[in-house]
Amino acid sequence: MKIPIEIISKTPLFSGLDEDALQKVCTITVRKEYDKGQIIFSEGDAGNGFYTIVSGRVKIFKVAPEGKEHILHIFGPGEPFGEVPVFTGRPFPATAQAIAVTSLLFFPKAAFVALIHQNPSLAMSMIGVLSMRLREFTVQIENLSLKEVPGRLSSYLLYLSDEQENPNAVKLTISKSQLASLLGTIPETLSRIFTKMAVAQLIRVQGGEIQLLDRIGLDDLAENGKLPEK
Amino acid sequence: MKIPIEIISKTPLFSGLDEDALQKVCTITVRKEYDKGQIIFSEGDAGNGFYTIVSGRVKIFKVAPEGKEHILHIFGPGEPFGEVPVFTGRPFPATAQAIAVTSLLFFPKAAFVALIHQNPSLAMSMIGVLSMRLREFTVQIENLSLKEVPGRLSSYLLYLSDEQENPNAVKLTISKSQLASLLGTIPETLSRIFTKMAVAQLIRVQGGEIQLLDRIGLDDLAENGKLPEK
DNA sequence: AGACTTCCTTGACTTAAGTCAACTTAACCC
DNA sequence: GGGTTAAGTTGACTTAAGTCAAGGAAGTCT
Repeated sequence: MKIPIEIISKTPLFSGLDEDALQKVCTITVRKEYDKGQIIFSEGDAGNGFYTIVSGRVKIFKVAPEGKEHILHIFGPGEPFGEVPVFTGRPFPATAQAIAVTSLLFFPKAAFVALIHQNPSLAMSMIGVLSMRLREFTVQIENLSLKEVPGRLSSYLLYLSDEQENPNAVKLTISKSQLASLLGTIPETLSRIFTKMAVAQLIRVQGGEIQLLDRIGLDDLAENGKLPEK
Repeated sequence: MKIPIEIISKTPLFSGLDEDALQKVCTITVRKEYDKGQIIFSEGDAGNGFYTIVSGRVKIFKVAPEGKEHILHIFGPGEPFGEVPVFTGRPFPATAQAIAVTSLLFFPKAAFVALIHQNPSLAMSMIGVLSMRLREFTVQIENLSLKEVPGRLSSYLLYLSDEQENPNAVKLTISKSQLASLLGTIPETLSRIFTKMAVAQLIRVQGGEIQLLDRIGLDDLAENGKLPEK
């Protein structure tokens, strides 16, 4: 199956490339399809290339021995993932799973590294992607160790509000169980926090729709990491 | 003050460069000296370049509003830090402080980016550094959300043991308070865990010297994240 | 050496969040 | 459209780890 150059040119990672370089990228690209629930790679696997998403959604997560999991990212169309092993020579540090029917582009390691060597602007794009992700992880670590669950949830809701460009309400794009895992907690706790925050008049929850009733209060909570006791 | 090319050639980031490229790096490098305790940059500052360490030690940390801090890294000679803002255009996500008398090399943003464009192998080195760091953060996040403090401590001790190439004992290279902060906990808790693990015959603690009495037990603890109840 | 600070440890108490279990709601599918 | 499965919620209980406070060790500086 031929890979249309249009798809590749739409992923931000390749946005700085000229026609010629894009053509070269096309020649090394492999298209892969996954069903909902299918594992793309597992922690510990050797990585012989990385992926970008054409359509669908992918979650990247770590599993504890007892089965509890922590979601590190949920990626959507245009986003690359699985690059780390390409450049470290070490196995995947986490597992990737399609959480919807998903179509991916796969870039084999050796060919891609060669491309980067020839193409400084591709190198810079990749450096930009990695740096941004490092920055996000820094925030995640801060959230986990310096904030309590209500603070993390507030941060997330405000982030979503920003993303969806709606200051008054957000729509969850993942299930509440997945959100719990993304925030480093469990569904029971998340559920209780939702009701607590609703009681405190910060939000109103209707299924996956959440109205932000008090942005100042939410900002405060996200900042201080704690629900102020009343 | 002239920057000796020998120092630059010794930092891993520049190890792949030829004489000519090294010379170019020299011309953009600025040497900076810091006293113990001095802040190098603060979270939120605009980053107009990054650093590598010639001698001394630097801690990178996040601060919670009430003053509690979480150490993300402690870097030593040869290691680069502060790169993220150079490539994301966003401010520093954390604060850097010298924890000893420290001598640094500073690389101004624009000049360094230009160098990367001209030098694919430098680009690859930088990609390698960032990828490795991403990998480490993945482990840190796993530790924080999936393991309890004893598990995190075990992981750290085993990592140190590996680093110091001594399977039976390790010497802490940072204070116990700093270690607590690095593990996402507080000194009181860390102290208690040390005694608990000593009682469980896993380790013996004498100041900063820690003997690893039961590596299998420690491995298990690091893996499962919990002290098995007796 | 003594006085200082900083680091570490220990005790008593509190609390956020996890566990286990039951029940409800919503989604899905012949 | 009822019946199965998954997702979400609520309650009672437990627990890891944080807070507050007080003492002890250890290194540092005149």
